[in-house]
Amino acid sequence: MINCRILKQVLVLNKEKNFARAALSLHLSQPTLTRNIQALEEKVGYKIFDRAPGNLKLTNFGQMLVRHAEKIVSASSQLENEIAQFLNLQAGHLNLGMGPFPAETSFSRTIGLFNEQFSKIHIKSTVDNWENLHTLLLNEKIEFFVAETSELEKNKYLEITPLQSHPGFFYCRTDHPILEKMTINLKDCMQYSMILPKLPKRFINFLNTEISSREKQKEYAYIECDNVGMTNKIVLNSLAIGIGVYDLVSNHLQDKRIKIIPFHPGFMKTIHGIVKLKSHTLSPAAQEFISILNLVEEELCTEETLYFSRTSDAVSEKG
Amino acid sequence: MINCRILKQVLVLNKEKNFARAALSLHLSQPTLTRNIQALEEKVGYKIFDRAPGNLKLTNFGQMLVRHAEKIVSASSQLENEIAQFLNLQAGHLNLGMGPFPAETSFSRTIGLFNEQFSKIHIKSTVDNWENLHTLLLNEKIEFFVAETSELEKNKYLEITPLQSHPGFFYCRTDHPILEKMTINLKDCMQYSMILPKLPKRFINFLNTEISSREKQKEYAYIECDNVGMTNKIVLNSLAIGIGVYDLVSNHLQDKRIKIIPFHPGFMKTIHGIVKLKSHTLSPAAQEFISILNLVEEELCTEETLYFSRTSDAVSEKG
DNA sequence: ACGATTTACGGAGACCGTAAGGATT
DNA sequence: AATCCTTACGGTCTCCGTAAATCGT
Repeated sequence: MINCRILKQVLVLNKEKNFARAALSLHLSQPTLTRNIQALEEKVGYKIFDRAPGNLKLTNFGQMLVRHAEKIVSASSQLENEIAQFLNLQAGHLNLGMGPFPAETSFSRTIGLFNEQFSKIHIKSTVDNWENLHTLLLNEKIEFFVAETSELEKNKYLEITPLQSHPGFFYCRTDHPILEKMTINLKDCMQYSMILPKLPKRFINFLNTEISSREKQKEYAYIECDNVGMTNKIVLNSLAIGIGVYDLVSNHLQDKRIKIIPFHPGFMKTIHGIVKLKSHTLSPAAQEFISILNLVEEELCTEETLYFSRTSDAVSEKG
Repeated sequence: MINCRILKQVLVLNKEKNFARAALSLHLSQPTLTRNIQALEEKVGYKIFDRAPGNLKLTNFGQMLVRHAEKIVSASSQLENEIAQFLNLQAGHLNLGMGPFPAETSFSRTIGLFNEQFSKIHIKSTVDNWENLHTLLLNEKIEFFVAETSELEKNKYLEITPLQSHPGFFYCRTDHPILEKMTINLKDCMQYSMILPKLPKRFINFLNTEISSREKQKEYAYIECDNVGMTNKIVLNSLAIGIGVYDLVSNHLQDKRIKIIPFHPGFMKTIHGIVKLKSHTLSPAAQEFISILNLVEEELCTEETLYFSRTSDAVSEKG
């Protein structure tokens, strides 16, 4: 197998028609170039250049060799360009998935930042619940996803990097009658329609322990909705109660159009993580995305902590 | 510049999906393959394979790399094939030139032998006088030629390899009246029409010294003809006298349809050589052709010597 | 004598194979 | 235990640069 480097040297030498200039252009010493060409000539068993002072030219054989060398060297430098692009994230695709909460909190911010920095990367984002995302991941439709991980942690094919947990809460309109009560518990909340995304078992289990089987049979309103925007609108326009985290509703909180219901059971926090296949190396784009995501997450935590420390919306626990 | 050998290794490994098998197929030890792949991954700054026992697969990056590697490796092995062909003379062109005498003596035999051995080489032969051949050579229309070299030897751009000299002679029909004379000189010959190819100066000079200026002004018949076949036919059908060497007329000599005129001045011998540009390396085909040519020349000399030693057609000297 | 190319020498790095060391099943 | 991959070590070969020699004008 002929080394690509030496072919490049042949091409440059043929263009320059002079060992010294070619060597300079190739960042080689001139004797080195001579020896390399000689070695190649010896290796292939035939003269490539006819040397005459000031009149260097290709032999018949050399012409043939140069024709091929041009192809090879060009393909090779194309590869190197693409490697550089790949590593510099100047091209490529990034398919990723996210649960509904990450989608409207950290991901929307991260995608914005990532796109500013690497505008040539085509991002395809899929918002779905953790179960469907898991399927997409196994089928390699997405490189990784961020979602509730409480039910995935035992899976041996997955590699899960936990994210900072965010406190969750119920929220409602500012003028909601439930807020008039001194203390509020789950049953109080359940007097009203609740708008919930697909819930993890740990949540369902909680409901099951808190509510007697008789009460369970009583029909209580329950709107399943994975879409945060919709949830917010419903909450604003009805007595329904939503569930969320700070960043999902921060605008409405600051507008004072909604309020956090002061009922904070310990389980109400996100257990989110970055989920990828153990066997699969992330693309540089994905790695970069994740590092931006981590910065965004940190920022979110700071904002969140700041908000809760300045308001009476204390939460039971955090982290 | 990424080494082509390692790209090949990536391709084989990707096909085999197993380091041990790939290493075997590549005639490498298995740890060496591991290290080479690792080194490449480190060099390009990114993982190429995701390794899992029994489940080796390409990363995104690896897929991109393999796409390019296939192009490069394929171009490279194409080159190596063509080099092998070139050196084995399994393809290519051979443009060569020759004077009229070599054309019908050694060259016709050599071309036959060469073509038997290297039937895929396309031969283009040009028959012309040494002057026109010289021009063709300078313009690189031919790689080399064989012809009279007495007037080219001083040329510093040429490299001339002399060939064995052949004795030249005048010849005529067996029943030609000139043969009745006891001794024959130039003037006797010049009583008849002479059929001559383009003559070198050394020949002209001889004529000039032998013939007085008065005699020169007398018009003597002189047919310029570079074509040996034509010359023979004219000699057979007239009293014209031809000039030639043994192999040109050996058939007619053996048929006893012509005879050599017993007049052998010392200068009448070929001064032929292989002529090429000093600056130009001969193609392998040309080199092979020349080595066959040399064998043929040796054979011709043997036949020639044998003939002259068995007949009364003694010649004055031999080169 | 001068410009261009080649040879000679010593050292740095690439690459190989053997042997031993994990890891996963 | 078996299979597959990786690490460690020591030796060879390639390739480099500097310095000196050779070639052709």
